[in-house]
Amino acid sequence: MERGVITLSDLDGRFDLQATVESGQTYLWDRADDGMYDDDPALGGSAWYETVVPPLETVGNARAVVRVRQVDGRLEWESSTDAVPILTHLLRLDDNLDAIRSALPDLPLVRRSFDAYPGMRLVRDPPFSTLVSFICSAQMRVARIHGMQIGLAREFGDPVAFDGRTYHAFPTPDTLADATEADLRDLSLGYRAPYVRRTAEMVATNEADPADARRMDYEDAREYLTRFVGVGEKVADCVLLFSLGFLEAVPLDTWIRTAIADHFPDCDCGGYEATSRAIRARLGESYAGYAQTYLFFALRTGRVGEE
DNA sequence: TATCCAAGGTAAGTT
DNA sequence: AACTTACCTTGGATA
Repeated sequence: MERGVITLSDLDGRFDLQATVESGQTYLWDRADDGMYDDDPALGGSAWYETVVPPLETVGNARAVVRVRQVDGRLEWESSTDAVPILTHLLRLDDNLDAIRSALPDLPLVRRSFDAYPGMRLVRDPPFSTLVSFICSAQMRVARIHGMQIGLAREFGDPVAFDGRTYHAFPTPDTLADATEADLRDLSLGYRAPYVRRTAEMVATNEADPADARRMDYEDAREYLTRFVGVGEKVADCVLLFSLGFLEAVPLDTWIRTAIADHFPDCDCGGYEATSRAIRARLGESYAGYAQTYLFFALRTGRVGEE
């Protein structure tokens, strides 16, 4: 086992592990104390978070188990390999958060949302598991979306031994494609079960690959992702933002739609595409997705109210 | 204890 | 293109 420390004062801007991992962007980490989403920020302050990372083409690593916690201005990690490049990639430690904040529009709601979680960063999760996670997210609460991904890994993921324990990787496209709809319904995926199975099959047979969207222009990339079963414009935006690095993507979920109605009514253009363009312009094209995620998390946790 | 309701939406069918 | 409706499941609210 390797261990190490990342000194957070070396980063450009702050970092808040709990806010980043529990803000509803990623469902692939698990908290060792089983306290995910318990709605008490004090409890998760220094908890260990664990995940099994698949080979990442942008980092060039093999599969790895990573554990990390935040204590006194530093990130402590334990891993089957050097976790620094992996954590830097997954948690976007390479973002200049100070510059991003400066670039966000000076709107009261945006400012208050950022100040509620000033160290929250976006994530850069693996494409396939992000695709599956957000297919599962339809009409679901964050705690249950997380539970579904943990269940998928437990039932269908390869076991990985680390530090005397058995972890489970996220299932491969082939494995999920071979699962039956009934298998997936047993994990309480409900009507999402056939969506996940069909999408896994599309990836497994090379009919399409979510990573291919990375090379496209933003709106083309969103359109491309909607070919996967269970993926509409909102889920496509989530994959673009939380996995493929499109920081301008603004997933129009129920929270953001409410915020638009309450605070930016002129941006409500009816359809998804037109409203998306309007709110992106309002939040600033370059980091609109960062603003969206601050708004989403702060609204959902009641850190900023209506008005 | 029973019933109701909404949760990070999407697909399929109509107008 | 914009507008309905059905869809699984479950924890929490209400009666």
